[in-house]
Amino acid sequence: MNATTPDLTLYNTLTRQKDRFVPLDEKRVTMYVCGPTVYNHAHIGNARPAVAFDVLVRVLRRLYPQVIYVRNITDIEDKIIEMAQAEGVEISVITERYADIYRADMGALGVALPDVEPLATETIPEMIAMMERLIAAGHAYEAEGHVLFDVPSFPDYGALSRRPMDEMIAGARVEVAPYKKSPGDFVLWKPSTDEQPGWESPWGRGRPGWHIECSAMIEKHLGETIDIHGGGIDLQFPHHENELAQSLCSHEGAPFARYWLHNGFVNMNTEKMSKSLGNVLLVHDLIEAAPGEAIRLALLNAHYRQPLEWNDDVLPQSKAMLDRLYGAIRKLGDVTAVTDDVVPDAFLEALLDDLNTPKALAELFVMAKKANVATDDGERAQLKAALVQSGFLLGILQQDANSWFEGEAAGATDLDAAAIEAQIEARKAARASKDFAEADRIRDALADAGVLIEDGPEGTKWKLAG
RNA sequence: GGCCACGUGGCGGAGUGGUUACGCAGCGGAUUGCAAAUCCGUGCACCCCAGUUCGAUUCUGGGCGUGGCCUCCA
Repeated sequence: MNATTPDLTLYNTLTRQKDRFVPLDEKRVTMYVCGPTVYNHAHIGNARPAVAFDVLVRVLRRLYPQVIYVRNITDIEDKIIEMAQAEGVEISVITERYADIYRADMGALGVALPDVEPLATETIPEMIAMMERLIAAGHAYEAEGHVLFDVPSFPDYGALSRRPMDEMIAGARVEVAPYKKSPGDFVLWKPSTDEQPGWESPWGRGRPGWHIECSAMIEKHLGETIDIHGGGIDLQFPHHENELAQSLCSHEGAPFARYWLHNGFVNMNTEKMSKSLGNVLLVHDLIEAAPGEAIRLALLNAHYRQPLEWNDDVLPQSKAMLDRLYGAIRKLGDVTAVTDDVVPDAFLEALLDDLNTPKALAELFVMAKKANVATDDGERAQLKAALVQSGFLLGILQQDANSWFEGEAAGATDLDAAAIEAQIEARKAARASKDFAEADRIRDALADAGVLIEDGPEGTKWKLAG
């Protein structure tokens, strides 16, 4: 990062403002994001944090020599158990199935795997150790085979979500199990029946509650204090509040996450996405209908903290945006991109300003415009590099431009590339002999087959209709 | 009920106390054999009501609407 590069600022839920990001150790930046509970397919809303924080990691890697990104997989949970029992299989059958699907779906969106992808079931000893420390420190207690966090023992509880404890209790919707000392206490460990999966512990055979796993995995892989903790806004309370309490209290008050980031929701036609409304869009289905890159761009077209409106127009629009960007790159096909770092300042500044991806995209279109009018090959080589390098930070524009136009919609036509080229040659001959009726007939026939023709100074190009 | 976000043109979506966001779609023109792509130009906006201000979409208050959390859901 040179002297003219502005600082990265991130909106920190802890402080409710944009804070300048200063890592604890600039040689080793640590980041944790809450991953999926693997018992079903991921929907487009689940994909949002994966994509948003994937961009953040790309930006961080540009700024710092080492970034360790951990995203967990929750593979022990009651809904998983129910599904396994319904199918009569071990929970690992369920969790491995959906974890594989999750990785594949996110991969289709250009989301790179995290550096570490820990499983809750592989972190049980660390969870038990943490609970023992919490009990020893007076922040947790055992009751009827459960281990519960003693919320009143931690006066700062509620600081992240800004919820005073007494107020929450007044909400009166908190489950008040008889073994709880206080209504707000939450479960760290609970007993398992013989039919339920469980692990031996000092409190009998049981299984972990939800929140403890993240605390334990962070401690195990990243240490007591991490730089960035991310997740969906819905996790702010109670999940993250509880993580914070557990980690702080088991580490003698050492700071937990220094920057808390939360992404907004995806709305469907201005209403929420829910199974009962039947408007849940699964990533698994979307990638059959549209290029993963277009889905990714749709998610990046809005700022990650804002609500994102999804409707039937969103994907076609995103695809059209990519057509324009790739179209500009394709026009630069005759020059070789320079290898210097030429990411424009305006583009980078947008991303450094709390990941303003819509602004960054606008800058990308500025580059495309310049590329479309540029005549100097030196400038064009620069712009080609700028487009691709900037696109890399967003996780787009990394494929060959012709591949985008000719290959992305594979399946939209029965013709193969050779057949298309042959038709184009035939049309070229017809045009050369001024037989425009025949030329148009060929073009229309190709169009009917889903192939669109573009004549240019360097010959005829084609693309598959979206 | 409590707490918290958001409400921008046909659609998605930035941003700002007074100046073009950007993209998609539309319209006009250039270019093209005709198209497409590209370029040039262009129409369309800031939920409602008060207040602060010389001036508010941008600040304050109220209202309405949508959404989130408070029930181990991104």
